[in-house]
Amino acid sequence: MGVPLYQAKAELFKTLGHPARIRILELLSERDHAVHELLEKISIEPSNLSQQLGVLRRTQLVTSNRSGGAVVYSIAVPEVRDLLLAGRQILGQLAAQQSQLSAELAGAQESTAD
Amino acid sequence: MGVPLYQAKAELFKTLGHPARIRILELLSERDHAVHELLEKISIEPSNLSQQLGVLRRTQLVTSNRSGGAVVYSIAVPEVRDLLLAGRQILGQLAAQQSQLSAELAGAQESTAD
DNA sequence: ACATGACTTGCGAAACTCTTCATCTCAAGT
DNA sequence: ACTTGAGATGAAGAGTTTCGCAAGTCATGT
Repeated sequence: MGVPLYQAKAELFKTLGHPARIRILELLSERDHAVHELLEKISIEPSNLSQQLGVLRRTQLVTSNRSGGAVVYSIAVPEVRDLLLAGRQILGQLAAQQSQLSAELAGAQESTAD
Repeated sequence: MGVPLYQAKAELFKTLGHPARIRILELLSERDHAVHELLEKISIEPSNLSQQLGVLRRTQLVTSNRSGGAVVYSIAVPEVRDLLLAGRQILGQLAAQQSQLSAELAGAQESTAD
């Protein structure tokens, strides 16, 4: 099949590795959005938004269709929601470990308090 | 709280956006590995491996402890497995859509064939 | 036909990432 | 004390990404 699996996977994650692209996917996983709607909710230049949409389109994570004057984007692969959720989970876990660590540092002599 | 959530999320995904780092996490999610064990299974230069481990360590996804001569790495956040799994899922979905597309192109006049 | 709003595309400068090389630390063996 | 194997770290060059600007397309209203 050519491309090693782990490389394809790395590329998928790299695609998600940009704040604007994350926001786009989160908004689209709620409902379809026209570009100008995304533009209202994400504060970047139109051309920048368009570039990021292009990246997501090329990796087939989203699709676009023109509806009159506007171009409407949708999530192409529903499983993206799971991925975003798993990301949120990890971030939460990481934050929890951080605060546990600082609590331990603060009350260093306490034995697994309360 | 400073850093916007979507930015933290982007950074998390960016961390996973590298083939060597993906392989490391997949190996570690099976079991702990010493650096020289990882080195046998992933073919990159030792110093490169060390750099990638450094990246994972800095984002707190893995932890290391020295065991005599060797340094052993472990997954710090078990939820990483879910994230990798979700990635695999999406890749599968994407591949399925690709092959469905080419099938449709091949038998263009067939109506949702066989 | 022309203007307008909604997007997209090409381009270049700045910022960032990857990989390798040389150097360094740490622990165990002699 | 010296050597050796196992890793980490810093720095430099190549390569890739990102962002804003200017210019371009496409459909709708006048």
